[in-house]
Amino acid sequence: MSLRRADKIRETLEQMIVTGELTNGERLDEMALSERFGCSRTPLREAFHNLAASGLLELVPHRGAFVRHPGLTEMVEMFEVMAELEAFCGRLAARRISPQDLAALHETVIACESAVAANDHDQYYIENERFHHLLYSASGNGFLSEQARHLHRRLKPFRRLQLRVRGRLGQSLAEHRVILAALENGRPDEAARALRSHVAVQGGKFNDLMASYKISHLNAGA
Amino acid sequence: MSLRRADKIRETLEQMIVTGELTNGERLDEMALSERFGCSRTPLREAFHNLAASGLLELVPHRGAFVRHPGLTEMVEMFEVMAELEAFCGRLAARRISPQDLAALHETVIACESAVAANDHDQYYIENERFHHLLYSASGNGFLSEQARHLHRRLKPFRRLQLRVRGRLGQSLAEHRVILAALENGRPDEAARALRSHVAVQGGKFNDLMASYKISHLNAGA
DNA sequence: TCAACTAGTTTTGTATACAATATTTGGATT
DNA sequence: AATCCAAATATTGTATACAAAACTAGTTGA
Repeated sequence: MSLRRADKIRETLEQMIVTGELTNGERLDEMALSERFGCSRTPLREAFHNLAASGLLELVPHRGAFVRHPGLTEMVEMFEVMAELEAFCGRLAARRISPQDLAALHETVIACESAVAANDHDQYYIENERFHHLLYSASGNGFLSEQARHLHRRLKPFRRLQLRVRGRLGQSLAEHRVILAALENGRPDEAARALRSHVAVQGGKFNDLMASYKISHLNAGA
Repeated sequence: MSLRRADKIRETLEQMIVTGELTNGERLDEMALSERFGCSRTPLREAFHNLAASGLLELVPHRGAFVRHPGLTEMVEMFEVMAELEAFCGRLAARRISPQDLAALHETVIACESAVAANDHDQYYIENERFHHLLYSASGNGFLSEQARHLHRRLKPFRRLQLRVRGRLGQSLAEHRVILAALENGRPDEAARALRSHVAVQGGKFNDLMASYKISHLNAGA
């Protein structure tokens, strides 16, 4: 289904959740929200189901819908899985990638270079996303690609905050270059290793993540 | 939400889809089904959304809900991802597993031995599932565990048919023993490798899978 | 004074009625 | 005769009305 109205509401609510406007554990009042959105409860309930499927809400029978912010633990867990999924994408892509996709990856790296030169975080963020999406497709496994996209999307707000850390852009770009080289040379293990460490939360990145987590939860109060 | 009624319908429809009672591409008529289930369209639509989230239905706006059987290609892709997820579970579990979980795994292997001795496929199926679920939990990564469970569940019908292949039970049991040994000895790489080949579709297993796929699609006509 | 039960209120789950969009069929025009 | 357009039909999406379940609060009993 997914009608126009319900979809719009879904996106809006998703934004409100990930930006922290809706705090963790908060119950979403169907009537209040329907009044706010100027619609009935029906599309809201649809949106609730979608969000629950994405893990952003918890639906308790006869109790209501509760905002479910990932705890710090769960976030680290998600990054752990993301790292492994991307590593697997890289392993497969190193063997299966097409010349077209390789060329497209090259382009994103060049675009990333421009973004770093201009210190344009937003632009880098966009090109970074293109890089990873291309990698997923290049795995040649449609199901894997879709799963990776899903998780990538779910980790979106945190990654965005992470990229704001000083110097992270340059480091990220350098890692992209290593990954691309591994793919060009058809080295599955190398690509997997590079991607795992590119995505994984370890060392200083853990502190950055914790900081961004706190920020996202400070916003929650506002 | 997920009320009693909608949940029941969801499960029923899921069964009808995976058993092939509902053929691929078939459109589900809300009114016809609501009459059949003796309810209104509302809980049906809820069930549709749940099933779509699981990938068993495709919801096209203003067109309806269509049954989405995984093609052979997609099935192989899903097994490919499943193998990697389980391998990762094993890698983590080899380092993190608790003595309690190890003991529980031991029990399932013993139960599997009984099932093989009695040539009881259903019993083996149950214990096999326990073994894998325990492994997921033992990874110590709750998110990973949940993802693995989801995919495992989705591959359920095909795995069940696979296990019916002659001699597969004994081989599976032997592989369980190898995996368990790797976990006991704290060998992450070994556990990962053993699990990958345990789950992966390769060699003769590919033919078995193709056969079970055909069977599941022959049923579809009936 | 505390606890347990019951009545009231609130809120979710379901049914039905209504509106909007897509498909289909019939006719008209080229 | 074929194609394109339009009206009719059917089906999805939304709103509202109704039923059931859970929480709350008040009262009664020990």
